[in-house]
Amino acid sequence: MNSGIPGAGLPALRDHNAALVLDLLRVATVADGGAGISRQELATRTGLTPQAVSKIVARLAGQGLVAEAGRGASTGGKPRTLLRLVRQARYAVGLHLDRDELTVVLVDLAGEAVTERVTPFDLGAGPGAVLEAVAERVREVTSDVPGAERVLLGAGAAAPGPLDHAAGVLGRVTGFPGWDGFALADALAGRLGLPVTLDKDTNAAALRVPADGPRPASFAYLHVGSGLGAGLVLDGALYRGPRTGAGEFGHQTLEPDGPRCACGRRGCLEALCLAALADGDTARAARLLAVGAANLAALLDIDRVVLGGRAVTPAFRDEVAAALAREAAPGTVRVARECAGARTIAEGAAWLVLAPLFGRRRFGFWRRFLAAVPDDGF
Amino acid sequence: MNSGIPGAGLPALRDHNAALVLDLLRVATVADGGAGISRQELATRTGLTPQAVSKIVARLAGQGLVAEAGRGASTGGKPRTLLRLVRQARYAVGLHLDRDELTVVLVDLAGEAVTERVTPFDLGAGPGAVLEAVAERVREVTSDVPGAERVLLGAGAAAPGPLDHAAGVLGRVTGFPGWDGFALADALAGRLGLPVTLDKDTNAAALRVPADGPRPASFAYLHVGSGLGAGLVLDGALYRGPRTGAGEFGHQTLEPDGPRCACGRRGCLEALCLAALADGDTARAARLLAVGAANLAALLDIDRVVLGGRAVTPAFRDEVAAALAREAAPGTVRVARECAGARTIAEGAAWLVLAPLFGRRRFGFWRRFLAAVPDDGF
DNA sequence: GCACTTTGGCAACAGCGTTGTTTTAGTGGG
DNA sequence: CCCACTAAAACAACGCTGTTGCCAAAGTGC
Repeated sequence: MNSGIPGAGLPALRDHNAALVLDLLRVATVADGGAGISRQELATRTGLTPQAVSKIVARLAGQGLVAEAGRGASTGGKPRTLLRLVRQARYAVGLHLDRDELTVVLVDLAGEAVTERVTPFDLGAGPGAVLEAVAERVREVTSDVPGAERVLLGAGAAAPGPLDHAAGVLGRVTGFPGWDGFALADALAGRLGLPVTLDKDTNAAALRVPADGPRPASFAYLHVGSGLGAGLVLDGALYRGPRTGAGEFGHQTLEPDGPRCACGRRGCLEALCLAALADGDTARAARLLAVGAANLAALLDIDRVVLGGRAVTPAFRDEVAAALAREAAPGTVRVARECAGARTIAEGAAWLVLAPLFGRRRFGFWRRFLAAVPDDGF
Repeated sequence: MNSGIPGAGLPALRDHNAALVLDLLRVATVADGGAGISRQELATRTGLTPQAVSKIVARLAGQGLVAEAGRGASTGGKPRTLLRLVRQARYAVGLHLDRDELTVVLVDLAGEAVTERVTPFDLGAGPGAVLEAVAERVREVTSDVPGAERVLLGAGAAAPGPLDHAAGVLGRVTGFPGWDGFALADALAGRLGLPVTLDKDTNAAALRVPADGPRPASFAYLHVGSGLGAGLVLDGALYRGPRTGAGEFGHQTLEPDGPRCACGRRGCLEALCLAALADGDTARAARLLAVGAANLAALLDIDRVVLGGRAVTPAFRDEVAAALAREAAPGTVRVARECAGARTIAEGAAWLVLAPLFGRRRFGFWRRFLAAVPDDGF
């Protein structure tokens, strides 16, 4: 079998450019003020000709995704017509299935939450009860959407890892062994009547973290909760790895002769760090986390780290930032000022559904600037 | 500034498909026997229609890159016409500037070495002498190529890191501080009259390592020489990171309270491992390397590791493999049976030049299957 | 009020892969 | 030997993409 990169035709070309335009429109709709963006600016930003942009915008407007939104100031000639995304044109559902809490959000086309439901929850109650609870919450959240069957794109579900994103199957959720091997994506899709994408909570969060400043092309989201995990964004897209298991940040050995971890290895960062937190020794926990983060940053040349999870208070975040400044080479990495909030994961889950629309895509086209690896496999 | 993913037109579409076809032809030309590949098979492998493939092949043949090479057996109808790359149609030069040795190879369009020159070398001799030596070797290696100015695509240069791949500028080469900040790519390009791409030796090796079996989409090349570095191949392309500094595998802290390393951090894998090697304690070195590799594999979900570098003998490779089997979760990672040879880096350097021809590219098109990260930066 | 600038639509166009059809080159039964 | 059949590959027409050239619309500024 070959690399599997498919050949492309005119439809792929059209979709590619439409996605670029849609993403620029989304940013212009969401960013401060949401003034919109003109065709001219879309043209310069994409490198397409103004005429091509006009055609693309006309197509998108025909689908109801884009609308005119006033005009800009003149710069000596005809003033620019501003365009915006029609936020109500599509919606996506985001689910965060935590161990004891279920968060369900409805997100509009621009990627912002419209409705939110947070309810207590027992992941140990078994598939039947869990599916029922989720379906009920989703029904509540989507009941106000007119023409839901037409505008609801699907649902994204975030769950504790490890899990198989491609197959939509859960793995060994610590403390809840009954879910191992359960095909949650298919089960939810059947129950909700929607396409469902499943991913790790850390990956969902990485899609939505409020890093301060423009979001870098590569960064790491570090989650400190009942475990220690990471969501890796590399070159502008989530990196999941061959078995969609990437991000096992907590199970790096920091003390080769340390205590045995539940994962089988020794001196795992997760075990050491969580033990320190349990002891109330946040300084030690922060330092351990900083060492792990510095290792990751050095390996991946990452210059930004975002923290999140229940254990991460602003104070702890500051401790980690200070420790990281000591552990890493000066000026190479910094911790984002904001940390991920409670809703981040659920909103990120919805982004699993929206992302293809605004899609930087998996293969092809512009990778010419990277060195591709010769693919000698058959 | 936006993500910078450019819009695509018909030429980009054409180049994308041509690159896919060229890559399949390259594999068929190089793989055992080099029998070639038919238009039909190209069509099924790319997903393009046979007619599209015929047109693409005709274009490529017009440029002299492809030629017919016999016919296959009939399967009941007209037998398939086999096609092969014309290996002499283009060439690339690969340079490995090591501390005490210069390797120069000439590589044909199929990516295989045609000529090789290994000469003693003193990286400390300064730019003038080094450029002169390189230019002379390149002249020797390319003198037999007819119409060199037409068929020589360029030169790739591999040097010890860290360095700035994008700018083509060297960094602090341990032991040779005089090169810090030297714009080697530009200097070489001027001297050779060829486009020059500069990259770390580890990255070059990763482009060309003889991993046993089909090359996986994601793997790590670990280099053990005068330092400890890694070349990361993620999702089928080299991962270099925002500042093209990724792969600092040796500077992960394995002992938070260990000895201070030259890099400023404590208990670095590189310092510990090289010290063990210097002591002749290969078992300890192998175990440390295995711990680092297991950390990397867990974080990136990588299932294959390739070893190379002067310190890596087959025996040491086996020691690391055994240690890794103990350190990592069972069945998750293995060490390739072969380790990278002496020519690997120089050939990989030439691949820096060839890769765009067969190019999976940086952005666009098929990334829709990955979750793109919302790009809110302006 | 007129010259000038900029936006953006209209129309013709070139180039891409696709579709429908025909030609070419084999196989195999009678 | 002939003829029906099959598969590969070229030929021709086509639809759709972004591009180019041109012009109308809508402002600014002297």
